Amino acid sequence: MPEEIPVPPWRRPKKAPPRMPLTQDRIVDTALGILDAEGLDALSMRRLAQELKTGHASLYAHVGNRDELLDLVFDLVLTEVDIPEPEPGRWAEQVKEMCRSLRRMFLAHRDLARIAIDRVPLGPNGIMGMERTLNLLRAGGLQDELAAYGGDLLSTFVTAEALEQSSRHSGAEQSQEQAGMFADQLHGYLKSLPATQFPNLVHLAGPITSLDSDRRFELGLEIIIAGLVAGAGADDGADDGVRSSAGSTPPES
Amino acid sequence: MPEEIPVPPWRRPKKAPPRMPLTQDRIVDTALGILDAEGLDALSMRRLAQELKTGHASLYAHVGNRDELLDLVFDLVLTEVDIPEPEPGRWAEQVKEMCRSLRRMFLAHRDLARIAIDRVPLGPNGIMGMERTLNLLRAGGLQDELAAYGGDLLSTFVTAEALEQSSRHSGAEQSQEQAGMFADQLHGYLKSLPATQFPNLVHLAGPITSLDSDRRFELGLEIIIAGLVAGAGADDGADDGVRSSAGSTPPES
DNA sequence: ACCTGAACACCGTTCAAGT
DNA sequence: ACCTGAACACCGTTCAAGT
Repeated sequence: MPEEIPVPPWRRPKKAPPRMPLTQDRIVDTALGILDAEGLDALSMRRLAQELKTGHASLYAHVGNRDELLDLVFDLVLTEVDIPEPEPGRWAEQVKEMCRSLRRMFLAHRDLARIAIDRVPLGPNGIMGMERTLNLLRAGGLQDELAAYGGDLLSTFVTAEALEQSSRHSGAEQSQEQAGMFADQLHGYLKSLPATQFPNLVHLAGPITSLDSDRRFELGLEIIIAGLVAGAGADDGADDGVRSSAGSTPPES
Repeated sequence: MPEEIPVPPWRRPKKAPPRMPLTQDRIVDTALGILDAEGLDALSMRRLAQELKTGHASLYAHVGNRDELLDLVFDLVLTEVDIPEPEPGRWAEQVKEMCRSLRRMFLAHRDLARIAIDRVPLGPNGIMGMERTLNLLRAGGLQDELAAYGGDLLSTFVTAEALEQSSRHSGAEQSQEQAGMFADQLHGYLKSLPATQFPNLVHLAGPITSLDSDRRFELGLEIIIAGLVAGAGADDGADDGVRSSAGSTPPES
């Protein structure tokens, strides 16, 4: 290929304007960059405009408002989530893999769980993700209603767990030590409670404070998947989709 | 009873100052009132001070900052939640009753789910609630780790479900019609997708959009409780606390 | 000891005016 | 058509000064 002929400097301002044009993609990319580096509170329209070397009012030509911007950022990162094609005999494991991939995405982007928690992902990537999620869940034999709701429940769970993990070390900057510090303090506090009034908290102070984020996540995943499986075969009789559990009494009616 | 002798007006300013003194309780009560009536975004320190007929800077003598105020509001409403004493043979039903009571609390206070979602309830009423929750969960035979985490999982679920229900009709003011409108629109949109690319969304457009909040809540509750029950008996062998589900492959290691 | 006014350093959004 | 400056109507928090 022939090399590009250098443009004479005196006409450069016209051909290549010093600022590349503002586009929605550039705005959303930059927003994600600020989010990763400085968190949601730092992501103001003014800060974003400054990063893009433009006036903050200019952004409104491309994004509507801040909330819509966050919708776009959320949909963008959804490309990072892997949702497997169903393979026979690996259903539960594949559901876990999907949830772990979603979790990894959250942990890779500071404060993204805060953005996701009260948003329904209806952007192009969100819709694509829903389709693939439903495809996987139905491959496990879940009836329609359970498949439709199961995806919601799983993603809500993953988001909430990521939110709680990130908010744990949000007070200060340290990520792991701070979490441990807090757990130790809480453990001491729980142990110090009067055992007559709080026998369960005193007894369970250990388990309550020793569960780390990974363990909590895997435990919750097991519980929800077990619950879905328990409901999967219940096409017979019950109008419920989930079989009544051991330990429950018959319905009062 | 003798009637009160009227105080001469010229000395009233001294005995009964026109403003009752600012206390933390009065601040928190008033904050909850604003929340119920106008929502979280309206609850600013300035708006709150105005309601209390004082300067906004005065609040900081009693509450630290806005975040701490929200902690206090959250702990206050926790008094409204009923957590039953365990009764034999009614475990699953009692767990449901507890979750429904928590949900009712959320639905009674606008935007409270937004406050609760990233907060660990460590105020006096929160601690009390944890103790009673653990007491109930353990009565169902849940091992320590599962009891400790199960309470968290259930309350996260209830909070997230309340959050999603309240954010559904947050765009406008209507509460029920708006939700139905949105569901109808979404249903039409999903049905209109190309069936070759989105077979599952097209097929499940009905179940996805027809699940109302109550149904979603009861369904999720069933799933989680079934999952907890499935793990309850698994003391034997597995280091997991939850038995591996049907459909899963053996662990890779 | 408790409360206040004023100030500081920010926000999101709109809109007339420019190029 | 796209971008800008200036303005509007707000924020949470701090702090010296008052009573």
